[in-house]
Amino acid sequence: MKTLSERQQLILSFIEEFIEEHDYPPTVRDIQHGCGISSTSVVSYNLDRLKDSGALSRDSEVSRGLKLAGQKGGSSGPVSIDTVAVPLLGTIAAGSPFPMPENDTWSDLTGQELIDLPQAIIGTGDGLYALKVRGESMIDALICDGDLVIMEQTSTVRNGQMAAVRIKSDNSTTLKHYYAEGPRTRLEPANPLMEAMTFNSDDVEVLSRVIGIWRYLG
Amino acid sequence: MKTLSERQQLILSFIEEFIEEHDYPPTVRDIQHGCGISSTSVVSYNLDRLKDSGALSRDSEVSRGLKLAGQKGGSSGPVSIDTVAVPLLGTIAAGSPFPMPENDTWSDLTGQELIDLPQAIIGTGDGLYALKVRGESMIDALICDGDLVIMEQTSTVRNGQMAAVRIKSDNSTTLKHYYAEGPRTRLEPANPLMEAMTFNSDDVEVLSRVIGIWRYLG
DNA sequence: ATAATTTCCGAACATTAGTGCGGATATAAT
DNA sequence: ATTATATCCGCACTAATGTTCGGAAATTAT
Repeated sequence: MKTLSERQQLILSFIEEFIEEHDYPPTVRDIQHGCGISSTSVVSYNLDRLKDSGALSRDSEVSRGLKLAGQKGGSSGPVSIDTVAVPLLGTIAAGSPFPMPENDTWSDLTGQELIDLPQAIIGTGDGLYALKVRGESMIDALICDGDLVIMEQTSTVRNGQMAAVRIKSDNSTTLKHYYAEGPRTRLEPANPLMEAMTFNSDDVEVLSRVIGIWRYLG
Repeated sequence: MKTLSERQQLILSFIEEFIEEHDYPPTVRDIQHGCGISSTSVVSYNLDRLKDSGALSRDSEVSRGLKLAGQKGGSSGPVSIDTVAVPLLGTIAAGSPFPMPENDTWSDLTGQELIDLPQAIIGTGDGLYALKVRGESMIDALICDGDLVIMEQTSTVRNGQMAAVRIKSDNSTTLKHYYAEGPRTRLEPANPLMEAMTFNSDDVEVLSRVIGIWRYLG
């Protein structure tokens, strides 16, 4: 295989850095200016050379239609792991209002702390958020102070799943296993030693589903 | 701020899939056709909404200038993200012998199931391994059936840390907070509602330190 | 119901961005 | 030197692509 010219290597590394910075590939003109090339046609020419050499693939007539080789399905080297960033929206404590990703919180995500979780155990990460537990009010859910609760915002959970539910009549919120049983809804603590309680289904509002719990004892 | 409209969620997932497939973001018109929207302006409108909500960022006047929020950089080649693979060595259950990473186990990790954990919350990952909890025997440690316990193999823990300790006299193993107090050693359950117990320090052997606990309720 | 707000539509419009082409310049082989 | 090949240049051309705007339709608030 032919060795890449200096300019071609420069272009390659420029593309790499550009994607690193922007998360989308550069245009021909981005490359032109970034590499100090006088004409777009020269860039195009060298991109074709790079394509021939297999260093990248190029979708014709598509702006930014570049893809570095070995980006997908790569088989060699360290395994790349997809992670999902989940916003840490706040804390839950006994008595305090339950934080929800509604009320202008989502719009402020820029400044929010993000928790990285491995996609393999989390899934897509869509609609997920995290809450930090403060206090011992959730002992009966086997959750203690400092735990990180990963939640998915939804109002529908299947029986047996754990959810953040609000009891309207006494305006309290707890994490319980949820069982809809017609007109009555049974809420069961994670701790099997403790008693379940049932309420009128009208009195129970599902706020979020509990996806996972992370307790770090570093 | 309100929840994302159905169309906005559709657009979001379309972008996600498009990037997954092409490695570069879609154009407004890609989204238009992919989501069956009649006008580019509607796409533009909703993209702005999504931007407001923080779901994505958008570079104005830039083709394909989209970036999903919570998307880590990383583009070329096998990028090693800050995750640590931890071997799942087995299960713990009441009464069963406590699995330990033996010398030949570490070298023979090839066939082992690996658990990926984010480095940010795990640390270096050196000497770490995971155990799956079976049964309800660790309720008093606020650990339940199915939990994944991340452990570090060590025989020295600081006071207050949680550890897998073996009581030699009755050959049992539990997870407790560890407090060395001279000749006596106090073991305290994670559940503050339960009583601590003290033993002769000679009678207590530290097997591993508990780094974290992951409970997945997907 | 009525008004206010949000969302959608369609059709231009203005840049942005990829391509083509004639010719210049380099680099290497004969 | 002479030919052949690879690169480069500038410029024009066309396709791709984001934006704007008046108004309609749907939704929500009063």
